Amino acid sequence: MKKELAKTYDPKGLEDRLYKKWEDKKYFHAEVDRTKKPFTIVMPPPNITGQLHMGHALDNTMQDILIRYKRMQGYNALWQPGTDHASIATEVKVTEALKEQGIDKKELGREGFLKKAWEWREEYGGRIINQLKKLGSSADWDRERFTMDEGCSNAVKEVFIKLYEKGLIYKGSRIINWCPVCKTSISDAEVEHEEQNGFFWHINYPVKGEEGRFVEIATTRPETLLGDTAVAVNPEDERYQDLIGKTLILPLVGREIPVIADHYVDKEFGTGCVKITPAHDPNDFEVGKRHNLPEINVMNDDATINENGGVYAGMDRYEARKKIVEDLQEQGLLVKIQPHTHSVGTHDRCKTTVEPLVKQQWFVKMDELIKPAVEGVKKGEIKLLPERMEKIYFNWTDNIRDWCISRQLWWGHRIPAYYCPDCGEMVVARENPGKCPKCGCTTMTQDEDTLDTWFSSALWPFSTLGWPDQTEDLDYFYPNDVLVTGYDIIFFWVIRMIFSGYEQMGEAPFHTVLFHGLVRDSQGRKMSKSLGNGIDPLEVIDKYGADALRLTLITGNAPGNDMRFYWERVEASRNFANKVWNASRFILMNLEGMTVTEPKEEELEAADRWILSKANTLAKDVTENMDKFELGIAVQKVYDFIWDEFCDWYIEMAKTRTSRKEENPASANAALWTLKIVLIQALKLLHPFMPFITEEIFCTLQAEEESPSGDTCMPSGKKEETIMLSSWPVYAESRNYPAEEEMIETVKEAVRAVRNLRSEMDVPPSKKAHIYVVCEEQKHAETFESLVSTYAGMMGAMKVQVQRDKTGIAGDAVSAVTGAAVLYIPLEDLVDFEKERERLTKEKERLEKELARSNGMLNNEKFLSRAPESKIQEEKEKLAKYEQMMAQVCERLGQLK
RNA sequence: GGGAUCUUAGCUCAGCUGGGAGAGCAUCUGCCUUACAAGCAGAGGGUCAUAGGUUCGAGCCCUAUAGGUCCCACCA
Repeated sequence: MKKELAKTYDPKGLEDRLYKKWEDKKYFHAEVDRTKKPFTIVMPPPNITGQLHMGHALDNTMQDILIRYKRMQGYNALWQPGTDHASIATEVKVTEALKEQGIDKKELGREGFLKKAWEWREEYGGRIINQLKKLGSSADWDRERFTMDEGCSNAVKEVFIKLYEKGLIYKGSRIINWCPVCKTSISDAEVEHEEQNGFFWHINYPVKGEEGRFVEIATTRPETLLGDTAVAVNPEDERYQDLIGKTLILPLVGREIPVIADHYVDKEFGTGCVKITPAHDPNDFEVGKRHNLPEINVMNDDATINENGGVYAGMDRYEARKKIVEDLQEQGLLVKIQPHTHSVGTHDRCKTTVEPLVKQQWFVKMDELIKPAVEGVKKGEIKLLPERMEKIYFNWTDNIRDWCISRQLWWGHRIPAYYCPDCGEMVVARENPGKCPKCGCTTMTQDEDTLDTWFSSALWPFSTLGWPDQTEDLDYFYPNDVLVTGYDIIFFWVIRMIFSGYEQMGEAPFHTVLFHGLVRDSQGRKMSKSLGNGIDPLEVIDKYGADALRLTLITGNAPGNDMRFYWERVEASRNFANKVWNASRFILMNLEGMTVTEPKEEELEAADRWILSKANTLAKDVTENMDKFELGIAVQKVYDFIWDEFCDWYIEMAKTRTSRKEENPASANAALWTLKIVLIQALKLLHPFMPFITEEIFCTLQAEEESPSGDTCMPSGKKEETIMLSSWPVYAESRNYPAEEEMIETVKEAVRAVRNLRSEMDVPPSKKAHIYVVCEEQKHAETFESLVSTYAGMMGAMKVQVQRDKTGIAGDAVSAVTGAAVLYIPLEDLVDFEKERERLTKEKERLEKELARSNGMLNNEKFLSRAPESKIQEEKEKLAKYEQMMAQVCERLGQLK
């Protein structure tokens, strides 16, 4: 049974075929197995409203790489997937969809709306999952969860009740951020601050009983004047000492308000007098609390002025602002208007300017909860990578404020609090208690609000494993190992998972957080729908394949940094895939009809040992990089090895042997075996990054073997049906061949020198030459002598002659000097002596520079006395080499005169 | 206001704990050498933002400056 590979790599069809095989065979599925060590990653649950974008593609590629790597290393690797109900995002989307059908959300009512939302989820919730599959994600889809499924909902209730009973969740009337468009409260984390050009309106407030005396205040929001309940000055401010305690008449409203003294006021800023609106400003709210000021809410939920605003009632906040300014001007109370830029809070989802409002909401008390989360990171129980993320983390934890968790939305986890309509009693419980414990009334109703969507995501690392039930899964797979996510959700999600993990499970939810940056467009702009500059990962997959996309996303950028995405880079990745494909094709072609057996140690030639040694070191290096989460560096090393070492050198060296199978079967066998072994090793190292192409080739290689016994030259000694469950390469001392590495490097240098010489002297490749290799040292002469057949072809030589001196070489031969040899090509009439002189002079100049550098170091006594011995020795060897090369070059120049 | 980060070849970016400046793309030259023209071989191209400092030695460490990006922050 032979399988042929197409001439160019075409990922179409192949990817879906292989993915289906993996799924059918349940390769992604993990079950508790106490004989193996677990390795767990939870997938950041994408929103059910979501469509795969480059951020997801990067995030999931990184996770898939880690999972596949660990799985190959023999870990019981669980990648736990799922989706997020995304309360507000989904509610907005469903509402819009309904509107298009002419259905009004309010008319539909809560139950009706939720029914529609669930229908929506049924229809679209799986869309992004299918898109993630296109990427090659090896998540355990059998375990797919949803933040609003029964288990997760139980976890949410459990946590809410536990925290409530500990007094860590409370309900209170506090100032919160209100979105007048979404008509819900939002948390501090959801507010984006944005510098806006506005104005400073200076307004005179008349002092009661002192005709003609005013207090001038400055405000950026004149409409809030309607809710003023005081004016504050700094108690140290000499200018206003006599005002403290006096009463002012609030313009337009006529309310009498006191002048109070509070250190919150900055003497230097504005006029030094601040209007205090406790119901509409977070600072004023605090001041109001300190001074027992009334809170007068002047706004409705849609940010229009309410009945407390008198004649302005019914106006929108900006309309009211305009009218108030006009009215003040009319009354002569407007002193001046100054342009002023200030930061305005906007809702991250809809960009509406948020309105601080005092409302009854539910909060999580943070000061105690956050402590273990801070300690955990400080003690290194959790490592944030790159490390600088820790500063950002601590900056947030140090200034943490209570978390407003109630939302005036329908789609989400409804707050498990029940109220008695008669006596007002509140009960927090899993189910409706049915009967009021206080008055016995039987019509208890549930709180109307739902929870912040992040409340459930915070529990994701353990709720997905069955918590609050003490499941086997939980016991075995928790804590998770690594969390991979974008730095943009550190506050929303990462921090909340960490303190939730410590609080509920008593330990950190994971030991490492690997942050990545944003994928930007080719000009460095954020990819966004409104700009229309986003590149659809599915389009990239369709055109170039998932492997090319994955490689592109993982290379060419430092951990945690943003990256630019452009098509040329995808093409380069695709080209690499094609390179791998064709190298494999070549090897398969040569293996056809052959029975390859493991060669005896002495049958391995220098080139074989060299590449085996290189592949061996590669396995070690790549593993080290993987363990340090340096995925980009790891794959770059595999890339360089495959392309620069394996393809450009080893395959070329092996060609002479594989083409002479009959003449020297043992040598051919050794070469074929080495080609195959090294290819397999490289494919394995590449597999986590490029799963599809590596699987396809791997399987083809297996199928190609026809041994009836099932024996194979696979490292495992048996046929394997998939690369993804094969063993990750391990460094083996027995495959370390330093001597052969040195020999081949020597030869490579000579080949390069000859190629360079031919190119510079315009000797066409078709012109086969007689090449003399002159080595002063016996050791090198032996190397060149023994490896003639390996390198002759690459030099374009028809004959190679290795000797210890220049006997018999024509004086007009051109030459190339390397550290180990001088290579001569007698070309008589082809030689342009002027050109040769130029070339040698250039070489001489280069060597002069090297010698100057080397001598400079070695003549520096401080270098000799303070640098490490190994460094000095290294430099001495270099100097010797350059001196020798210099001598050769000078001699050649002398001959040309 | 506080903090992070960046400034390296024409472009986009690597460069791990300080020890002779790299990749991809682009450019130039020559090759259809039977795995690959999505390729092969060769070449050119950089006072590593600026100024100081530490060091035998700095792209890398320290300080300052300039410019860019981002995050956080209650100055009305």
